[in-house]
Amino acid sequence: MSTAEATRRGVPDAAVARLPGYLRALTALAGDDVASVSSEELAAAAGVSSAMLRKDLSYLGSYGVRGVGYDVGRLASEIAAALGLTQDWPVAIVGMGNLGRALADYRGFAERGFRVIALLDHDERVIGEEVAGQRIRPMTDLEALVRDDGLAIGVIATPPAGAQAACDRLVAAGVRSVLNFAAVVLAAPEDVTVRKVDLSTELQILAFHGHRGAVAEAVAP
Amino acid sequence: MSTAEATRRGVPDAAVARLPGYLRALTALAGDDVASVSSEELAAAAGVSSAMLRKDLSYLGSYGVRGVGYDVGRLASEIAAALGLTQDWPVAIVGMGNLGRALADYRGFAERGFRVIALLDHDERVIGEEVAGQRIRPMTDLEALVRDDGLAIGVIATPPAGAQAACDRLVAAGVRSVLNFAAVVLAAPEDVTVRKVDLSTELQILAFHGHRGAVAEAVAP
DNA sequence: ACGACTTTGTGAAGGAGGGCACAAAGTCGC
DNA sequence: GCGACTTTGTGCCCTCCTTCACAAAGTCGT
Repeated sequence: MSTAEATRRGVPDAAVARLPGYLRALTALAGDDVASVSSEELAAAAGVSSAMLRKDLSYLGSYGVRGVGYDVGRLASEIAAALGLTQDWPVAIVGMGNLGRALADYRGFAERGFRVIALLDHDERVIGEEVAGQRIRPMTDLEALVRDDGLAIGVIATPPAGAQAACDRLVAAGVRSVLNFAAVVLAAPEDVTVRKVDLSTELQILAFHGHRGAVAEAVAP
Repeated sequence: MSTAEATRRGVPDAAVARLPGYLRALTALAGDDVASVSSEELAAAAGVSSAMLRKDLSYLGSYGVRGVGYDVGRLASEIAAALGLTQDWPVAIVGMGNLGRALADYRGFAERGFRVIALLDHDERVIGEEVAGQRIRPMTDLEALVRDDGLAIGVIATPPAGAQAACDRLVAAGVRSVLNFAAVVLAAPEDVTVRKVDLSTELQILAFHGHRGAVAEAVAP
């Protein structure tokens, strides 16, 4: 089964979401000069069960050797290929407030071929300012960035009120992958993938569990 | 059904994860002086189906009126209560690098009763420095923070290599809710809730979808 | 007071995903 | 070369969600 075939047939979303974790564990192993790894070991490193790991990997193809395990380098390549990490992914950050500037400074982007090629804001007062070695540019540059630089991923770091407008601009310019840090639900066409990262939501979920633990304790100690 | 009862019986995790979204939509409605809302409208605002919304709310109790809808204020209170947001949640941020400082500056915390009561780092060279109006404190303050200030939630913003140690310290001090921004899988006792926020993982998932779209297009245009 | 209408709450069906367990497939010692 | 051993890949089951569809329950106009 070729990578293209495997990619075309549906890999379950839940499995896709775990692949980056496997890739990271494999990269760490490769750094320690480990050549081969069993599903049991890799699963432990990635924090999942070995059965789940094997099933997830089976969606990509059959890259293990029975009785031995997986070749670390090979498997890392295959996962990277399945995720589409063989190419560079130009990224633009929209919204240069506190969060946007922190993201621009963040070195985690470069790690896997994600290159921040532009910092954008619609406020004329910050356009031209320099952040993390780049000039802040106006939103009107978007079309050119998609056309000339292959911009593919937009990161929304605007205040909630401006997020939908920012998303609309990105989509209109042809961006089809959006990472939304604003605390709002974004509407977008079906062929656009929108993912949300929300600190406040995460904290509230933690509060539920903390709260729940306390209640359960009080009721049945 | 009382709130305590509803909370004790399991609310599915998937439903809990959506409650903050409902709460935010309700807060927005309340801000526009909307008094009542139907499941259809609220579901649209929160980006889910109305059937799912009604089922999720039914786990908390029966707070709607048939033929009319939900009272915005009442429902917001009930959800906040279910999430445990009637109390304050003291938060400590561990790791005062780029990310930790950005988080310390971030105003999203205060929004829902989450108070950043301490900024911690194990590096003596930054201890004492002032960030966002607070002095950076040593990790050894943890026990006192839990005992005296009710510290309940730890946010890990250390480099990957230090994240497990930071988590262990938090757990040892009695913190049972951890939000992990480091790109590693944390091991923790079962009664500790750990959630992970990882920019790099999110980007890789977006890359998969962008990549996949392109492959599908090339194969079957 | 009553009937038409609206909207909730929920049983039941359908689907996706995780875990178990084992046959298949390969390695390694002798 | 062969048998014992290890580890993968996967069929099957089971659980948890999501969606559907509708009876129950309430409102509102007359």
